[in-house]
Amino acid sequence: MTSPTGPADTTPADASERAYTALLSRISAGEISAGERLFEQSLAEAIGVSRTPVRDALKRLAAEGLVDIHPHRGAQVVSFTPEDVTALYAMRAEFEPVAARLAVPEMTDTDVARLAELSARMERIVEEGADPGGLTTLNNEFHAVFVEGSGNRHLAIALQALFRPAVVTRTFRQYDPRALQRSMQHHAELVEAAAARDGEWAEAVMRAHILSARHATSPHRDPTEDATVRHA
Amino acid sequence: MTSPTGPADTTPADASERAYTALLSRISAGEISAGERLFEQSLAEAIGVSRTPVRDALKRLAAEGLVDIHPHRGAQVVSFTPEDVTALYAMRAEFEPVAARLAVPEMTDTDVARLAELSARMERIVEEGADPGGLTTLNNEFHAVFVEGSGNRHLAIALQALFRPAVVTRTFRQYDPRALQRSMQHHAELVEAAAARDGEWAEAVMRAHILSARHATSPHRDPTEDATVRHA
DNA sequence: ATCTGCCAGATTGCATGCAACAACGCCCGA
DNA sequence: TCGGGCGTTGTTGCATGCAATCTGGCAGAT
Repeated sequence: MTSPTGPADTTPADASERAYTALLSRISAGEISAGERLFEQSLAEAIGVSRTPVRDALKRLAAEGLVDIHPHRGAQVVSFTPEDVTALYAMRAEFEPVAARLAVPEMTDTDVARLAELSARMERIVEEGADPGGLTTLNNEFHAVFVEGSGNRHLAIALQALFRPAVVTRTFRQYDPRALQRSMQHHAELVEAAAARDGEWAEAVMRAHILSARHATSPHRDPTEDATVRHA
Repeated sequence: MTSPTGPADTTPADASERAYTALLSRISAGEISAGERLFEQSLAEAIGVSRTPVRDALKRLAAEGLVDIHPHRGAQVVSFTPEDVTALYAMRAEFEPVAARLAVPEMTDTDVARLAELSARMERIVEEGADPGGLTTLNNEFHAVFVEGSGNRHLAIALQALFRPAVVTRTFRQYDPRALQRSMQHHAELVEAAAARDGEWAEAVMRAHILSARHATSPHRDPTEDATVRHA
């Protein structure tokens, strides 16, 4: 979709799309902290467009559950309580494996190739110890392939809405190396399952993937100070 | 002179909200046939607002999967192929029961009461042989309670996106009396399961509900079947 | 001193004007 | 007659101006 990500900011995309991607990347990169208020005017100036496309982008993000909009009071990034995160993982653990099972048999070879590519790129980043923030984007694309590969537009829309909020949690920042490694192995196994068009296999791996991620994120929030919460 | 809709149009809602509800009701009522193109200007005049809130509403509907928007080419109501409908039911059969299981234990008494009320109202409409079109709205609200009753905002957003498109199919029009009756019985049983806070029970009933609906709608596809509800 | 009411600043929501793009039909040439 | 290129028309997308609303602070009364 997004053409060669050139270094120059020559964005052939429309202003609305630009505003959306800009906001999405800033939110997922953590530049905008949760709960922070988003002002249309300043965002418009920062992105280089008018207020209208910014408004569109904010509404779109609100529809996806990434920002909250209160009438006449503006928008702010959603703030996740720990309970929210728990519930989110519970939902993903239920739904995303099913989505994978439904999608995998319908995937094209192109989809599988894209999965393999994304998986490889993520693995390279991990090996190089580069910024985990970039992982989040790739990971989202990876999961998006499962969703869009189903060839069902409505499944895609619904599940995007379900998985996008995970962006905000900036999962990988909190991963320890072992958990990160395991996550990458899951990705690789998912590629194989997809290549084999084995829905049940993909479902099982995906479930393990989500539950493992839940375990990796929830328990330790601050390793230096935390003596109370330990692996039970 | 701007509101020919009626004397009771106490519209405290903002223009954007009004545009959204107006479009949604027109689509669900079938006034706008699938595939029909939606012009911002004419819609704005018909609703009595400017183009801006209409644009907002269209984008919102697009995010929910009810309309398609092609850049610079406008919006049109999504057209469902029979395969789309099949896929949609397959997805609902997978996801909505799980959603019910997750939601029911978290429901408040108010939620249960609302379910009971909606169920009763639907049953009354069926008994009176009134317009099944009104059923669609109530049915959507009924299912929405399960989704919103989970107390999880993200679950709600995601599943709304999944279930809203069903609006377009205008399901009940095609139900024969026996299927309609059974659907109502399912609703009643769902109310009981919710009242008992029995998630597994609700899940099972919901699955039967969806699969039964799939069977009731898919078999006879009659393109020439028109509105003209036979109530007299 | 605390609380209530009001005023001012700021921000959102809506309306409208203008430019860009796409679809359609026409004219011209082969 | 048929195909290709081009102008025209209509619609969307974006920018900006204005009014309605909300927030915060200050003055005055109790």
